[in-house]
Amino acid sequence: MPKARSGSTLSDVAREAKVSVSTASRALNGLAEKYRISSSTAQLVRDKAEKLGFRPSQVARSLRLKRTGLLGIVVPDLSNPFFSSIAQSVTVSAESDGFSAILADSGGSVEKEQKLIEQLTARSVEALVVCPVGLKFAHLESTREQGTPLVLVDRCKDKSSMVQVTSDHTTGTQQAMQLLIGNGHRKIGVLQGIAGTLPSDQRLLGVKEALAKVGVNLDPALVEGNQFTYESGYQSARNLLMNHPEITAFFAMSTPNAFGAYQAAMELGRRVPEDLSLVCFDDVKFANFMQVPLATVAQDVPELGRLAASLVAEQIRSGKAPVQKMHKVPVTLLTRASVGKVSPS
Amino acid sequence: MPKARSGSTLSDVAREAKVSVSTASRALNGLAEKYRISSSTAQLVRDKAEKLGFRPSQVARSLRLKRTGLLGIVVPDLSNPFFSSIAQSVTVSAESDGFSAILADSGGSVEKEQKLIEQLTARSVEALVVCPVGLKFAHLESTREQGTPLVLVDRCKDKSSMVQVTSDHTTGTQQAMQLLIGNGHRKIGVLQGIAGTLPSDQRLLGVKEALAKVGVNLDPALVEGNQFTYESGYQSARNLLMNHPEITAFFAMSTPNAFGAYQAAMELGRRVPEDLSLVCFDDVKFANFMQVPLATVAQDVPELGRLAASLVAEQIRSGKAPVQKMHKVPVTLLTRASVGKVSPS
DNA sequence: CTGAAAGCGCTAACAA
DNA sequence: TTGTTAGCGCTTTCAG
Repeated sequence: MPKARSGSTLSDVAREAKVSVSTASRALNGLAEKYRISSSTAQLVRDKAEKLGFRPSQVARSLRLKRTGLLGIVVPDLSNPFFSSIAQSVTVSAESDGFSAILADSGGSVEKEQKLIEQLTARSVEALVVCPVGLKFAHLESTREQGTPLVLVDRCKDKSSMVQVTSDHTTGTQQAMQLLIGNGHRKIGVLQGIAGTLPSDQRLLGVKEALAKVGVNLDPALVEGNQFTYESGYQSARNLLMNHPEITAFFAMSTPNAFGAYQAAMELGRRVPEDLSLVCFDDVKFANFMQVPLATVAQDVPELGRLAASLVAEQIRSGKAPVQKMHKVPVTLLTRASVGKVSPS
Repeated sequence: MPKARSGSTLSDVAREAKVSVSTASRALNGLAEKYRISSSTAQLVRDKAEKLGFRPSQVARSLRLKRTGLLGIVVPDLSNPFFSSIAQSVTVSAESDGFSAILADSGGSVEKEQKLIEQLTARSVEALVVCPVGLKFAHLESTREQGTPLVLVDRCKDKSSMVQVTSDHTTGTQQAMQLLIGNGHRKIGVLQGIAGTLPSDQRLLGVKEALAKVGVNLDPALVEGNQFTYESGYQSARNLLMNHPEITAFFAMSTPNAFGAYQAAMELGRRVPEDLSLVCFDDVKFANFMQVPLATVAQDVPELGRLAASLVAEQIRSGKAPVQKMHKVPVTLLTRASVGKVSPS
């Protein structure tokens, strides 16, 4: 029995089966009956292909068909569970639609993001799912205009004709704020993510609206922070608690922000939830394991990815962008022990 | 100024510059001086390419050069921070070596893993980095034998000729055990991961060896669990604590295992670290945020990925596998509050 | 210094 | 029912 070569090509199979390459191609692509190939030859071809360990070259096929079956994903930080979870659901959905995903990590840099997108289009990805760094969108709009279906996830752009998927930040934040307000809190510090990005801005909007409903104006001095990181949360919370000891609660825009705030509170002798309540807009699953379980606005992260994947798949199939551009995925408020009634002053 | 088409091809550029495609190709690939192309024509070609927004088709180039610049990564669960962190460092390293990474999630199934690897090789990836499910390796060995450089990460196979990267499980575990033993613990429960996988088995070996050094034989009845998950940790710890109340400490093989154990301990009224000490072999960064900071054997996860990437890059470059097959990456013991002296009985 | 032509592996008219 | 052929876009001999 001849050793199965790894590099056997279609013409090898054809020669071995003593047919032309077209016949071989047809037989192997399930077009046997369409072309009324005798079942004996069809079977022969399949046998020979099997024997030679024939694997059609996707590269050649891509060149010929102008379809690569490749999807590009760009995220700012794959070590962040929020983004890796999105990457996972996009990857898995794409897989089930017959696509493979090329993954790229922009490291939070717009320049790198742009460079990666260029590389990916040069590789003829059929569509892109991008969690943008979120501050500039020109390169994204232009690649879409050049014909590559492109869906934005998470950091969207407010009034834009691009197809976008994100959580319902404003509503989720309002729910969280209502929880605080319902427990008597009015002096609420806000630990902000990256100002200027839609998630951060919409959440801030939610804060304002929720306060407005009970006749309170958000004091800008109670808003601090500029990253979704632990450090940003820690520093901001520390500053706020020292400069505004009247604060009775924090709304944190990310789990790391909240972890940082918790640490700062501990160090300043404020107990959670007795002396300080804490809610966060969530991006990871571990909030449950904090010293005090952390009340959370939970995003449906897998759904963000799934929806994005199905939107690009649809665009590839139909050749045109869907009518609905902005997709808001619902969030869920998880009431947990980190929120308490405001303590009598 | 003519609108830059997205689909312009090399021959478009050539026609526009009134040169042959070969000249155009050479000019654009920095072969101008090698072929002594007049700098004027070279510049002209570059200008026209720029004007047309020419992007060379990587597909066509791959077909011609038989080099795709593609790397395949397969992990069992991308939503697990351990694996996403590996995926990240592999992706980023590969990127800096001029490769793009196709990412695939096997969902912990050997069959899917095998199927994905076949798909990836059909796409002509130049090498594979696989975090295998860890129970069967035949398909991995055979793809490597068919000529695709392949590096295994984490779940390795003990005596195998494959190139492998994993943490130094045994040494790390011994350090953790010495911490417990040094604090007087002798009745130590072991919360096991997936038995039969190398990480799990090597850690168990480390437990045995550390105990042996102080003249204690590991009681098999104190070993329980079969997954690296929270649930496995919870159930096993619960069983062990109920059936063996003499246990004063747990060695958990993963952070989720430890979280589960912590929960079980709480429910059974055992405080950490007063009534029960807890150390874990770590795979995520959040152990710090547990109610009681968790003593941890920290793996250098990014290094696992980086090393794997550089090993495949080297194989691609040299065409042959490196001489050293098994690479053990050092780990670090982080002593934290979850370990205390054994309480007087 | 530049061009013509072959060919990577595959699919799909078009022919027979 | 099967074969012939052109060509996807690129690189690279080989021939000027």
